[in-house]
Amino acid sequence: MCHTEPLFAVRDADFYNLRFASTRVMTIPEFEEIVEQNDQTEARREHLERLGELVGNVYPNKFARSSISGSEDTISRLIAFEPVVAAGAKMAAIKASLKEGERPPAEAKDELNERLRSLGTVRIAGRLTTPSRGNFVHLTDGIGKFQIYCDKKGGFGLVRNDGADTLDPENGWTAWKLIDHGDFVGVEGYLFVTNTGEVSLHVEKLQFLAKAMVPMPDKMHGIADPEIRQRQRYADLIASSLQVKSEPPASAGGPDLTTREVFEIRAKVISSLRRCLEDHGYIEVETPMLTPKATGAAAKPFVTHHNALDITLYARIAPELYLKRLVVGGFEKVYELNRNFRNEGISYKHNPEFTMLEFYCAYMDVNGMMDFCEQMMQEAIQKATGALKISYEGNEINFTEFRRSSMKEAVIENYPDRWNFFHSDFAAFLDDPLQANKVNLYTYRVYIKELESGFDPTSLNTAEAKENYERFAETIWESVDELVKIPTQSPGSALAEIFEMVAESVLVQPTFIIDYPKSISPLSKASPQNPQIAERFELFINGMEVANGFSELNDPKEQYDRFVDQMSERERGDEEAMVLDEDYVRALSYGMPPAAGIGIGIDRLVMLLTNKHSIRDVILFPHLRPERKAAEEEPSS
RNA sequence: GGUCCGAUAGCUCAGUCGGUAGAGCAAGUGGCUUUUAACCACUGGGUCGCAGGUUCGAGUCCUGCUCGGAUCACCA
Repeated sequence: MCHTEPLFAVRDADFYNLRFASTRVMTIPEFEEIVEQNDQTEARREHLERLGELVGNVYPNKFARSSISGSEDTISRLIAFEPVVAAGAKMAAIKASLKEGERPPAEAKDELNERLRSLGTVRIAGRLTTPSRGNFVHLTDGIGKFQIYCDKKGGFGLVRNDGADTLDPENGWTAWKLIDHGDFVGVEGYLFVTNTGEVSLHVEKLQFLAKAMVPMPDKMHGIADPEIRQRQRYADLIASSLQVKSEPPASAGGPDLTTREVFEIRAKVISSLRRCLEDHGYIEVETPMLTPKATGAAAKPFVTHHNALDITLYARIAPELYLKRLVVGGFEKVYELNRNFRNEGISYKHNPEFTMLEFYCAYMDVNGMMDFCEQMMQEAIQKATGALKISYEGNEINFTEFRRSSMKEAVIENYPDRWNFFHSDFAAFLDDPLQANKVNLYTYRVYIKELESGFDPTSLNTAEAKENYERFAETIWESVDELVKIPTQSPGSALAEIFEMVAESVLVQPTFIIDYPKSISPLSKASPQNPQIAERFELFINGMEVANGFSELNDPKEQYDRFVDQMSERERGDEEAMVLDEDYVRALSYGMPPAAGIGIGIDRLVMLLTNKHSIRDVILFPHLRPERKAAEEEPSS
């Protein structure tokens, strides 16, 4: 058989059926290019060959674990199994009564061993956490470690992987020496306790289960390179299960969580939030990820194309408007816990896809929602970490009570004195920071920029100097960074901007910021007391926005007007102004009960609870630039 | 995108003034076998991120690039 064209010369365009794809020919890399070859992998390959001669199939299909612990004996279950714990504790007590270097008395050990042996034959499986050179090694299931003992003198059998599990009584030790750090084995034997008090498994039968072809990470340091930790999360997880935990210095305030522990806490937080919502009668729903309109939040979307329908679709930036359609439809309490996508910057607190919990409750207002949010988060934090006070980057964060403060109060409270020389009537300035008299927000932005680069405001100690400065600010306005010049359309967004400049970063303890300007809250209901204020809050912890909620606007005509305002902002150049969703307006016209809703950023919450500085440390596979070898060229467009 | 920092053995890291490339772990061989980061002896292992430049000579100095981290701006 002869191919006139190379077998693997698939064109990307055909492969993906994308008319705009490049026509670059795909090249298939060699196995050796993907899995680096060196002296270490060569040794492992040789071991694997020799093992193959001893056991037959080196990648057998299964290993049946025993169930002495009541169900399948995973290593974690076995460690926590009561008789194992009791034997360990007994031995520890005996050891404590001994002098340094003294061995425990044989009778006491024998009695414990007899009891352990009476538990019966144990079969466990796992990955070797150390090289097999010694006769004591630990197996890990990714969480816990259990010690096994291979007795060279006494010998042990080798199970051949021939489908019938034939026992080779001779070659246990020979095979043992061919097993490498990181390989998977299954062992059968009985439990005993060592002189040092560790309950271990005495191996009677050894079965080879799978090979690690590449060397394991450093057992003391794990993987230090954050790039490898994130790109090859599997290696990072292995490293954290193999790593020898050393005692942290007392000053460090406890050990760092392993990668595995971080994601276990994440899972606990999520399951606790789900349980709490379900206990309160909420129902989980799934709304579209691919949407014809990117709306429900202010953000730039990812754009894609559906070939069959020949339409543009957007990865959703928020499920909000779909969830409220469901409230219209009669779901009084709904939630969705899933991914949102935003085509914006990547930073320590931003990933292009992030997990958001959104939920809506009919007949509730913003105050009820804050109460419920506080209670639910306290429950989740208590379950995940065992306490309501946590230590984050050196700050103690206390979740026992969440503060509430209006945006304006937060600005006044945190306003640095040295920023304040402009304003004889500061409160009036905050009511309308765009006012033309005295100083406007643009002058103000220049001033803040100046302060950041070391400008001393005390030099402006006379009225004349201030006026000169204001003129100066106007002249240098022309030369400042484009970003500084982004026009602000309303007093409300100006206040929000000042809030972000002066207050956001200092809100370390959990604080609900309330009384948001209506103009920047196009989906919120206005306050009955003040039509300029929305019944909206955001929750800040450690200077990070963690949640955003409000009394939902349910008047279809007003919602339409707010969308129209947003669209005119968009026309003026604000790319993030919200897009009009006609069907949503139609949905509201069927009648939506009064309701409150909230979105909670799960990744950020998990960052706080795991003391991680970067969102990438709490996302299993965060987005990174694709790997590219130096020799590879840019695909032609 | 701006600024600063980093890339050396499979892993974690040293490398002084520009002068033969180092350690621990891991690996190989032999020994030991109730150890706890096991131990003892010996051995192998390097395109110093990539490409240029300066120099008699570059891991080290200079320029550009790639990748990553921190930080600032947009953003949750």
